[in-house]
Amino acid sequence: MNSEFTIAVHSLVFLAYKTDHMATSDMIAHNVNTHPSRVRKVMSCMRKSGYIVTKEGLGGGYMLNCNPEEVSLAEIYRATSIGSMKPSWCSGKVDEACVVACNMAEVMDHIFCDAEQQLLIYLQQTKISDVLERVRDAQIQR
Amino acid sequence: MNSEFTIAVHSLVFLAYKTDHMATSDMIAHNVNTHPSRVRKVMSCMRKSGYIVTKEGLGGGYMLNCNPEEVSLAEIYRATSIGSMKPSWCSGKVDEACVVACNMAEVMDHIFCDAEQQLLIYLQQTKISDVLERVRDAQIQR
DNA sequence: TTTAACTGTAACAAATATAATAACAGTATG
DNA sequence: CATACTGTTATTATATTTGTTACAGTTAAA
Repeated sequence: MNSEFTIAVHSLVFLAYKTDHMATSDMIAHNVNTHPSRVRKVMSCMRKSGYIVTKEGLGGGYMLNCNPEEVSLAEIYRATSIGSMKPSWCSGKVDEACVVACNMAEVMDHIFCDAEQQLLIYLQQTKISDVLERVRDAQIQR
Repeated sequence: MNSEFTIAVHSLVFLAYKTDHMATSDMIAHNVNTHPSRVRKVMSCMRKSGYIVTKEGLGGGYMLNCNPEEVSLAEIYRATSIGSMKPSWCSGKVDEACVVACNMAEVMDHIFCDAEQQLLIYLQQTKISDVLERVRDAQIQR
């Protein structure tokens, strides 16, 4: 799975965790442990989907624009990683005489698409707030 | 998802399709459209799981050793790709003071493991014989 | 008993994908 | 108008995936 999904989830959970629900790309990048530029790219995608709003210029940054209890990981997956389940490599060759060789890619493609739909159903169950809760639970277990 | 899974499924479907249920790595590689060496590596794994038997030497090759109606894609996934759902990259840092930063990796890890279990449940439904059937159906649609 | 056709495996090279970094235009604030 | 931000693209570095070669071991048949 695409790691932009991980960055998006982490960033939204971080914003949900902060009392003011705000942070700059530098702050998020430090928390996520990646480069601010990468955070900005992912957050740009989150903004386009409406989960956050951004404020440019001095004193700007990112602010949560959704209820963490209403946004599920499925929606974040759709925004960041849809289609990433299917491997880029595919087997067979369409112009082969063999039935298996020339139809396998299509059949596998269908299997991967269905699998991704199943994944979305599973991810639907977990909301941003649930992730934050689990993070807090994990802390207590230390 | 790992493409060894695709190669394994394609190879088993190809063996199931052949009337004698036998083929060499060269034949399979040509059908799958990859290198014989790669096929041998994946088939070696299939042999260890018991889905095929191999015969070395002249006139040797691979032979199906299971009922295609009983082996599901879940079993093949388990043999070839278990754990590949989780991205190798992970966010946060365990030694950070922030609760989110230091627990996020663990929480995401858990989410990916559960997601993989869900995937296995879905793959369980599809048997080698079903894939072959779909391949034949796809051919008819041409 | 030698040769040819096969698998098993490891090592290496090439191609591709991913992640980090740099650069800079645009924007808002004081 | 200087400063601190985002948005975006381009480039470089790193990791992963795939292809290829090589060769030892195995078996069957000439």
